[in-house]
Amino acid sequence: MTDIDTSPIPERKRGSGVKMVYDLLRDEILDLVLLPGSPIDEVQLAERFKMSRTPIREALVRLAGEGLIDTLPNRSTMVANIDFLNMHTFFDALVLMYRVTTKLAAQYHRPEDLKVIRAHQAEFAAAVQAQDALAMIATNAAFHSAIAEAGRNAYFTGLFNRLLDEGRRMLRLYYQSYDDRLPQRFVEEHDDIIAVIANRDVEEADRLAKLHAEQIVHQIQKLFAREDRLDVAL
Amino acid sequence: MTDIDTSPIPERKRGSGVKMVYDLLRDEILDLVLLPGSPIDEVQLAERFKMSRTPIREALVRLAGEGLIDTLPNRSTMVANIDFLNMHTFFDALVLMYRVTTKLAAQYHRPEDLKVIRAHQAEFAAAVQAQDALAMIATNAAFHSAIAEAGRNAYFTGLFNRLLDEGRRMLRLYYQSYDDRLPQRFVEEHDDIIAVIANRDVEEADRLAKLHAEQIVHQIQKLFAREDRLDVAL
DNA sequence: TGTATATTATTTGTCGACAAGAATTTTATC
DNA sequence: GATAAAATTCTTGTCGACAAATAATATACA
Repeated sequence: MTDIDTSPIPERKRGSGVKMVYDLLRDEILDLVLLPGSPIDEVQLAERFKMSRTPIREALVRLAGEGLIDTLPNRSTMVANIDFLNMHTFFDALVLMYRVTTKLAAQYHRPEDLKVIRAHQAEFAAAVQAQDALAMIATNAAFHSAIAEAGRNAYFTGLFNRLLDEGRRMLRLYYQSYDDRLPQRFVEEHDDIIAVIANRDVEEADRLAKLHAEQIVHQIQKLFAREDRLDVAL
Repeated sequence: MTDIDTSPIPERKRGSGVKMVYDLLRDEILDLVLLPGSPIDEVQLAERFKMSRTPIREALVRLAGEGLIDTLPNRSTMVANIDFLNMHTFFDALVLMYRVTTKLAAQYHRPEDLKVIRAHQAEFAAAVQAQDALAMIATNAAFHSAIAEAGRNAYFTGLFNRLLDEGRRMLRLYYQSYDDRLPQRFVEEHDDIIAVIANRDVEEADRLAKLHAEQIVHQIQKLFAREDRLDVAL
């Protein structure tokens, strides 16, 4: 017998479904393709990915575990809102994690870590050069995440990556309307940080990381202050 | 027609199933009723709780998200092992979280927080008095968790609670064979910490928390050292 | 016309069944 | 008797269907 239709659908492998949905939804949430507060429909997703609701639900449970979506029992589930009221707790945590991960990187990094870090820094510099705000956000996060990895503390990298994700979401929210650009200064600060890590200067790593983090926090706060004024005007 | 069997099973409410399984498995893992590395059978759990595998699986996905169980795709799932090799990363994170949460508690606590904290301290003191090692572990964790709550930073409390859970698991592992007792000294240190929090003395809170944390870490390390010697003897 | 109740529709949580992978056992071959 | 291949058992991942909970709509009544 002759097979006419050899299954035009990609024919996913068993178990790959959840990961695919998880990764894609995660990206769409962090890239603000799915805006905070927007509803998530299981059935719709099931149709879109051509699979049953079961793997979709598993992906959603995972995302809920990371705080990226909120689930009201027996009711709707939606993209997690950004908590502007407790923003300062976010900043506190971010600054501390910048400091501790950079310190640990200075202590525990291996030669190959520096290569990865420098590569991310090159991408960040390129993004700044090109004045591509969205790329800046992404590459900056990747740069600091790589530093944290070099510190080799899974507890810290876990929290830090979560904070970087949340920060990415917040920044995108504002860079969508304002095509402001992060200053060249950040590129230089990154270079300095790489240098002290390479020198294994833990004290100086802490100091620079603190300065850099506060610099970034300040930048974000300025952004929000401007937006606040706009909100009042509306 | 006469109904003979009027459903003797509690008749759970819709949606309560997953939470029940999640909570119970979580407790059993943290209390070492389920030992690290022991396999988890979905079908068995489904029979035990008299429900289908679907809600069981959801609970397992959540536990996996918190790192309490490990899942090999298409293969078995088991209680997460304790990572003795990277123990120092655990201690680093624990000490830092002790410090930062205590500091924030000194800054941001409200009067009612102190009541809760003092209540937990009373329970801890009672456990020490009764030389109930297991109770000490639990009440000590609750005490510090309450302090962290008073600091009102969800990012920190999230990581800290996770660390406390992991610590509870490690300690139980050893207090099962050794009925050693944490010294009375910890009770006094707790009292001192409560005092500086009440005084809103942030600097001193940091200092005491650091000392206390290092004290506890030292205690745990002593325990492990003793056990290590035993392992060699086997 | 506005409010309360009943009806319908939508969506979520749970179930039993089935199929794909992996582990285990059995059979075949040297 | 040891190794390789085949068959079987077992466990997991996925599916379609159904029922409970909620939301939306229609109806009744003042």
